[in-house]
Amino acid sequence: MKISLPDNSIIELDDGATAMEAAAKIGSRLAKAAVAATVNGQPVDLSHQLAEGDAIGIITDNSPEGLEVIRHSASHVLASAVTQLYPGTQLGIGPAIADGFYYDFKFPSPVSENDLEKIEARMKEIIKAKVPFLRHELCREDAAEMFGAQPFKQELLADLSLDEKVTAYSIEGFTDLCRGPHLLDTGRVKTFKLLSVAGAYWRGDEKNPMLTRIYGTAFTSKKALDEHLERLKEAERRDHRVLGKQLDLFHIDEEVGAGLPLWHPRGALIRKIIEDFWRDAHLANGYEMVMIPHIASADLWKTSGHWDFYRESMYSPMDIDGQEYIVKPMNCPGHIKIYNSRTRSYRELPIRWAELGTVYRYERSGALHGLLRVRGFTQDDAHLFVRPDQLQDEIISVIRFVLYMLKTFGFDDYEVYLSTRPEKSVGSDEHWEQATSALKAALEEVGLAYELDPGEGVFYGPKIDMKIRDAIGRAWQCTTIQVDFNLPERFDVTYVGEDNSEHRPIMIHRALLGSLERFIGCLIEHYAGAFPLWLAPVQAIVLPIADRHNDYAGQVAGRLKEAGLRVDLDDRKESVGRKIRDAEMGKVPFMLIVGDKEADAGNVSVRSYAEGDRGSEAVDELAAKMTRQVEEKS
RNA sequence: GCCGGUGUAGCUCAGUUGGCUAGAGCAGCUGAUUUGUAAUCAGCAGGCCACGGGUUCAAAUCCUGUCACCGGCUCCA
Repeated sequence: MKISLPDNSIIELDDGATAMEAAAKIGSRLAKAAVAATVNGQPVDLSHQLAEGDAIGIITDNSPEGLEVIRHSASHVLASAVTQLYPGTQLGIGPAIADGFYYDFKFPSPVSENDLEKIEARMKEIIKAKVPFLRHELCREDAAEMFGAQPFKQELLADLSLDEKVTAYSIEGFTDLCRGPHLLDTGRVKTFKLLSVAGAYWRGDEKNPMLTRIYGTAFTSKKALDEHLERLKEAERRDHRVLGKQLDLFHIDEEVGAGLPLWHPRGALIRKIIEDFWRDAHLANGYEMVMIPHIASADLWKTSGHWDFYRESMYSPMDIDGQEYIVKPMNCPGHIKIYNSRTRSYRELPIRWAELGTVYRYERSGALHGLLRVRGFTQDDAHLFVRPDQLQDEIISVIRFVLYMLKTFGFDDYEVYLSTRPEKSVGSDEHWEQATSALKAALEEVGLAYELDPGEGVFYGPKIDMKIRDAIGRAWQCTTIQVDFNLPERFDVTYVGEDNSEHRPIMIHRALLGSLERFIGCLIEHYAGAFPLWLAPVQAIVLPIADRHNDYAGQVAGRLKEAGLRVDLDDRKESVGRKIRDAEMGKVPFMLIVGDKEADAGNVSVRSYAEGDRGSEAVDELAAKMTRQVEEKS
């Protein structure tokens, strides 16, 4: 029979030949790398029997699709091991995910990370035994019977559409409801590792029972696995919670409260530098600063709708002179009140009001995480009041602005999402449609690739969310740009148009960095605590070699301070080696060593955190270089 | 909030099957050392063993409640 290949060439095979035989016919190296195949676009096992005229493609182990097959098969091996070791375990689902795979189980008794070793050992036996994956096509009744003791599988089965084929795969005595494809045999899961166990609701819904999820990963080579494990370790080394403690930037105090960070001098200094940059950039980009109080009467939140739509994130009201007040979870109503304080003309629009506004939101205890998820945080917030004809241009300029801001912090790789109308929402369909298409058009105008995130918008409007990719490739949600027709209506926000009648402006809510807490947490990890010069709380430290150099060291520090640099002097009675070590641990960008030679010549011996010993340099020259580098924010 | 885990000095960690005044390194303090590119030496001080109940002759250790933290689920700036 004749089979066509992706390059449209034709090969001749015996009738009844399998995908694997086709791969072997094409080449032995391909056959070795093959993990699955596609036939007429559909993924199939290598054992799949081809038919006359089929178009075949071979999925190899190093392609993303190939890795997915390997990981998916690994999850079956995991499930097989688990059912052998823990009889009576019920099976959830076990898919491949971005960096590995997981399988959800309902164990008869709790299983913890200590059990992973035992499970891994069993998995290795199964892999060593090279057990073939057997595919079964079942009729619905047989399937129902086969998974009689597996309520979760029954549920999956019941949800399959009637015209869908029911398939299952088995290795040894273990059979799982599964669409496939899988490897030929378990021996082809080469290197894997179980990583963690965690709770996970069945189908991600908290109304459902909690299952135990085992996470693992699999690769085609030990080297690739080791590299992945090394990446995980690198992420651990960059953990902002650990670095924040080490570098004395912030802490979260149990007696103050969970999710309420306290900024130490150095952390507060970094924050101040970012805030200054932020304010200057906003003033330069046509924004004005506003400020509002931290609590407001409950009436305000009833008018805004937060009382109804945002209740679960707001803290309980407090009684002030018999009136209810609420700590603000958002800044928008305050800004609207400023807008409404007098009549506005169409000539004034667009109005761009920005504030580093601190808000307090209830987060479930289990969601808190260092600076990345807290209960009190400062948004780099702004609200734009625009005429309908200005909407799209304003969105475009916000996008351009955020790209500039993020680039300054060393981020130039993004994931962009456009979120559309959720179920629980307010407003007319026309408004939603208008806003969504404005966002879409703006993204296209700027040329940003984006993904659609259906139903993930805010209750009052659609939004653009941006995730930044950090130095080791992780994505962080920071930026959000939201269009809002709702609040202007609720607060009866108007402007007087050219026609001398009242019109309704549209609001844009936007946070570029998201919140200072999250952004700085992310920055700490991005830079692994070694901040670039313009952000470093201590930019240079002068290290006198002996006490007799302290005077000169003080002069050097003074000169640099005059140049506007942040400089420390380490005049402790310690060895230079010790002073250098401590400065290295503190990740200070420049260590300036001064001894007799330097004092005589009027220069300093420069050691940079990034490059090590750089030899000596005149103080003024160094000051000029450093100030230039600060200005360039490089 | 839910599932699993953890909580010992400022930090990192020891602490056998419950059994003497709970240990170490680093940091801190005091003294000596005056030092040339990642830790000079010595001494001292520092602990309601997260918090509250309980079991026991005896609890850091066992049970239980609370709180916090960690890995996830959920949620999101």
